[in-house]
Amino acid sequence: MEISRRKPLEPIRHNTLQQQVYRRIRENLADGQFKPGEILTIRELAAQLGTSVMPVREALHKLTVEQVLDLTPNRSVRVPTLTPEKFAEICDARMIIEGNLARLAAQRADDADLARIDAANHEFGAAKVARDPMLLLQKNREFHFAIYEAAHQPTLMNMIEPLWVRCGPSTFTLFDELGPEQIRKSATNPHRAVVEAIRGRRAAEAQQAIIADIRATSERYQKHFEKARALDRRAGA
Amino acid sequence: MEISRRKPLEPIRHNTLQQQVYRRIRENLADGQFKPGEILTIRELAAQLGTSVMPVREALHKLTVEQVLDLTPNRSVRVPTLTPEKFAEICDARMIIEGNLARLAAQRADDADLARIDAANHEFGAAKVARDPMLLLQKNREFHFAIYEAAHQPTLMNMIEPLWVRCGPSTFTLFDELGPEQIRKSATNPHRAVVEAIRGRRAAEAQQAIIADIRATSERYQKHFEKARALDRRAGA
DNA sequence: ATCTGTTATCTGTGATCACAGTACCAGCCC
DNA sequence: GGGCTGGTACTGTGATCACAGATAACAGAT
Repeated sequence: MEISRRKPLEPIRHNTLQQQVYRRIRENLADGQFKPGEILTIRELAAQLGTSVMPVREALHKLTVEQVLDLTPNRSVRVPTLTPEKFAEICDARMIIEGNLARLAAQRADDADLARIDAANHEFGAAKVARDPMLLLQKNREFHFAIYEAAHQPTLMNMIEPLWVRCGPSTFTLFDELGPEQIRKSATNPHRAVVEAIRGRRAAEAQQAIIADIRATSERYQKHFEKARALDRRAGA
Repeated sequence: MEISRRKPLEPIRHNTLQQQVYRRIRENLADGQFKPGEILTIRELAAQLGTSVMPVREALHKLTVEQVLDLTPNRSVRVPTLTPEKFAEICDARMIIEGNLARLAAQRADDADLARIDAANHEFGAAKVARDPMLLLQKNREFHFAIYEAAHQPTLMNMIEPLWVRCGPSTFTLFDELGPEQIRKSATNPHRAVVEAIRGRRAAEAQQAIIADIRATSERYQKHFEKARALDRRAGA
C-alpha cells in the first residue's frame, strides 16, 4: 500500500512559550545583544515579545540559576558586569574544563566527529573572509563545541556552555571596541594547532592548544581593560 | 556618644517564598529524601509546603535548568534515575573538576582555610562515631566543600555543586542498601591523604587523592549495580 | 538652598482562574 | 475474556488580578 510506505510524520515539537522566551533571551545574551549592567524588566520584555509576564518571569529566573543574569537585592534582574578579575577567573575555569574536553576529544573522536570539526573549522575560515564580526563569533563558538562534542562527555560540555553565555556581553563589547581585524588575526593560529593535535591523537598537545587559545582571550581582555582604565584616569585628571 | 559606637544593625535578608521552596527541595534532593524516578507534581508539593502553586512551579523549573530534575515529554518533572553509565560519566566530570580544585587548594589555602578544613574533617570523624548515616553524608559533603572553598575559585566550585545534588538520590539509595559500616570504612583513608597533601602543599598529590576518593565512589556504585542486576536476573529466571 | 518626609508610579511576587493536553479507568463491543 | 473506546479527573501552562516593596520626583520645613 502506498500509504504505509510513506515515512511516519515526525512528531511536532511542542515548545512552551516559556522555553521559547528562555532560548531567545539566552541567544541574544550570548551574541552580545544586551549590554553589561543593563536591567531587564519583566513587563518590558513581555511587551517586546508579545507575551504575558508569566513566561518571561520564569525564563529570567532560570537564567539567574546559571548565573547568566544577576539578581539584585531589589530582586530586579540585571546583565552582570564582569570585573577583569571575574573574567580572568571564568577563563581559568574554562581552561581547566575545555582543556580536558579537548584532551578527551583527541582520545575519543571518531570519523564523524573529525568530519564535523573540519566542517566547523572551514565555516570559521569562511566567516573570516566575510568580515562579519557577529558571524565570526558565532562560528568560533560552533568550532569549539564541535570539539567538545567529540569528547563524548555531555556532563562537562553542558557545564561550560553557561560560561560562554556569561562571557558573551563582555566579549562582545571588547570585540566592538577592538575592531574585527585584530580578533581575526589572533584567532587563526590556535585553531589549526588544535585540529592537528586531535587528528594526530596527541591528547596533551590538544589540551595545551585549547588552553593557549583561552589564555589569549583572557589576556586580551585584561590588556584592553587596563588601557581603558588608563584612559579614564587621564580623562579624570 | 554611646549610640554611634554601636554596631550597625545587619540588614535583614528578605527571602521570597520561591527561594525558600527552591532551597528546601534542593536540600531534600541532596539528602536523598526523594527517590529516583519519583514524579513531583506542583500541586502536591504546594499543598505539602503550604503555598500556592506559583513558587513551586518556578522552583521546579529552576531545578531542571541545573539538570537536577528531569523534564519529561509531558512536561511533568521527575527525579532522574541515573544509569550506571551516566553515574560514571558524572563521576568522571567530578574527578576532573574536583581534582583541580584540590590542586588549587593545596597551592592557595591560607591559615583560615586550613583551619576550616581541619574542623570539617574533625566533624566528619565525630559523625562516623555517631553512626548516623544521614549525618555522615552531610559531613562528608561539608568536608569536600571546605577544601574547594580553599581553592578560591568560586566559578568552578559553584559548577560542581549541582553534580552533588544530582548524585544525591542515587548515592542515598546505594548507601541505604549497603549499610553504613562499609561506607564508613571506605571513607576513612582518602580524607586523611587529602588533608596531609594540602597541608604539605603537594598539589599533584592532593589532586590524585581526591580523584581516588571519587573513583572509589564510582566503582562502588558500579559494583553494587552489577550485583543488583545479577539478582534481578536470577529472580526473573 | 539643602534636607527630609510624602506621594505617585513602577516592579516583582504570589494567588486564582481558565484552558488544553494527558493519563487513567470503566464500560462496551468483538 | 481481551482490546478498544469513551469519559473523567488531573496536570502543567498562561493570563489576570491584588499587593507589598522600591524608586524617584515633589513639596514642605529648617
